[in-house]
Amino acid sequence: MSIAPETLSRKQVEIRCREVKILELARPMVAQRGLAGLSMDAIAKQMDYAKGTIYNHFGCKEEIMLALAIAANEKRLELFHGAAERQQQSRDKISAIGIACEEFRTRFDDLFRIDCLVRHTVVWDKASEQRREMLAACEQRCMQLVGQIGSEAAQAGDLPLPRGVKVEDIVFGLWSLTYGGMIIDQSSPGLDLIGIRNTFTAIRRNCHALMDGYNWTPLYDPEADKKLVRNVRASLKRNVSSSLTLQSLQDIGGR
Amino acid sequence: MSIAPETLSRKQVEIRCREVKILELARPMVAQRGLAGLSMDAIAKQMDYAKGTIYNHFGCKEEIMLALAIAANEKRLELFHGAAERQQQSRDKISAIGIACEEFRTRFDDLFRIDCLVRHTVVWDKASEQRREMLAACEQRCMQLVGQIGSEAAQAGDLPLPRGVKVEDIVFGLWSLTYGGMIIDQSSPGLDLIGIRNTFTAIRRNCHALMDGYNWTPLYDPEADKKLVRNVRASLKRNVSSSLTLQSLQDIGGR
DNA sequence: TTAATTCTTGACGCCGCGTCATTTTTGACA
DNA sequence: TGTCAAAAATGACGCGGCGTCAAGAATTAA
Repeated sequence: MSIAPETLSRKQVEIRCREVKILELARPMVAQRGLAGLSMDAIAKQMDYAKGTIYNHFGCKEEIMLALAIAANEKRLELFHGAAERQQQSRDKISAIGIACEEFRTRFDDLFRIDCLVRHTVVWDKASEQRREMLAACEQRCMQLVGQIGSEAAQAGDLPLPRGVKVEDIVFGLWSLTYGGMIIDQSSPGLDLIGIRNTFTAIRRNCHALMDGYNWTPLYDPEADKKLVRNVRASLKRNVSSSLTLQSLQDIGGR
Repeated sequence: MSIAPETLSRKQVEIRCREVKILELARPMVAQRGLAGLSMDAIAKQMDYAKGTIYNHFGCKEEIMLALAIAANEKRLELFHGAAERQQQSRDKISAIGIACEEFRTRFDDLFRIDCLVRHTVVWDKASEQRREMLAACEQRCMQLVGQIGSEAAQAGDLPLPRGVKVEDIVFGLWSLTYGGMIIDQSSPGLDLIGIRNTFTAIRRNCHALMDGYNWTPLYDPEADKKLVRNVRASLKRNVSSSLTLQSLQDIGGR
């Protein structure tokens, strides 16, 4: 605040780096054993700093979780953009975003978990207002992107809206289907016991059925879809890196 | 084990009651503040027993969570049966089960939360094999019921299966849509910010679109659906009680 | 009544969070 | 280079909660 953003003293650079380091250490802890697995003492010990120093950066464990979730959501948004922007038709754009979700899920298994955890009251309520707003904003941007595509589709006549149904409802459906499917896949013992082999394929096929059900044109075509999947995956692999940015750390102090 | 089930000594009855009491106390704790909110000391204090006694019943906190989740799933199954059995057509049966899900969600908000929590590795891994199997079995029975209806539909010709799609995939879709929608509703700040007012209506409408997309006949008819919703809700209110059975406690000791 | 078994108790060890008074480092200015 | 106020780092401390276990109380069987 007091210093112009371009001139960070040596100390301040060191501090910023430490922040990143903390998150790197925390990430596997949270992913593996949840909030309880994240130990401030352990982080301090591993970094060779006193615990108090860690608390200078993050006011509580929950703050760390949120910081990670924010980074995760920024990455997801990046994938969304990378997937949607190369498509012409509205339905392809939406489908591409679905594929981006898969990509996020596989590349960032741990962050996917963290993103789920963060939404529990216990975590949410303890984090600072500031960081909560940041995360909410990220999420909002994701939803806006998808919502926009839906609106375009409706306006272009690709998606006729039945009486009483809004674009948002349909988008919400696609979201539920994708997110819900992944959650179930992750947390239900014995999904393949009832005969689901490839979850992603099933989810994708169901999304198409949903869109077909609303007559979102062009209707599902297996061949075209196969091609789309290949293209989007390849393009994401080429254009979106798998490392986190962690830009969102700026200017949020600890105690 | 050693005593025939009809003759429980006075002591043993007392013990069984205590088990129920423990769960009753734990229920709001878990629902409000998750695993961390469940305090063995608090339970002991409130019941005026020593902590060790509580540990005679449940080997760890996680066991209590599972016990509650099992009870929840039994209740859900009860609602499922109550909803499906009065319907004739396969599509109505499935729709009725969706309505049962809503009913479960509203009647047992706390158990819905607990059921989600229980599926995290942290909880799952610490619980006893025995109880985990019990819960898995409950879930299995739910899925079987739904899967069966799907198979009936396919065989009766109500549901034509596209190449490469199995009944299970479609059922998985309906499940994702319903469960996922409820999870998002519960945990995403500002869903109505993007314009979703009544989540249940949206979910139900989306399920219909999904089924329409697969040509599950008879196709969606707003009037008929309205009637179905009213009927099923009324019948569930009449025939399925809102209190827990807690039968599942039988014969699982603590340490 | 007595012996064996089962149940209950609560102090104990341990861990981890978050605090804060104290000490150390930093960097602006003379 | 020396001074000093502000910023940062430290780690012992208090607290609360989990799960254990040896010792004691209650129950049952004989």
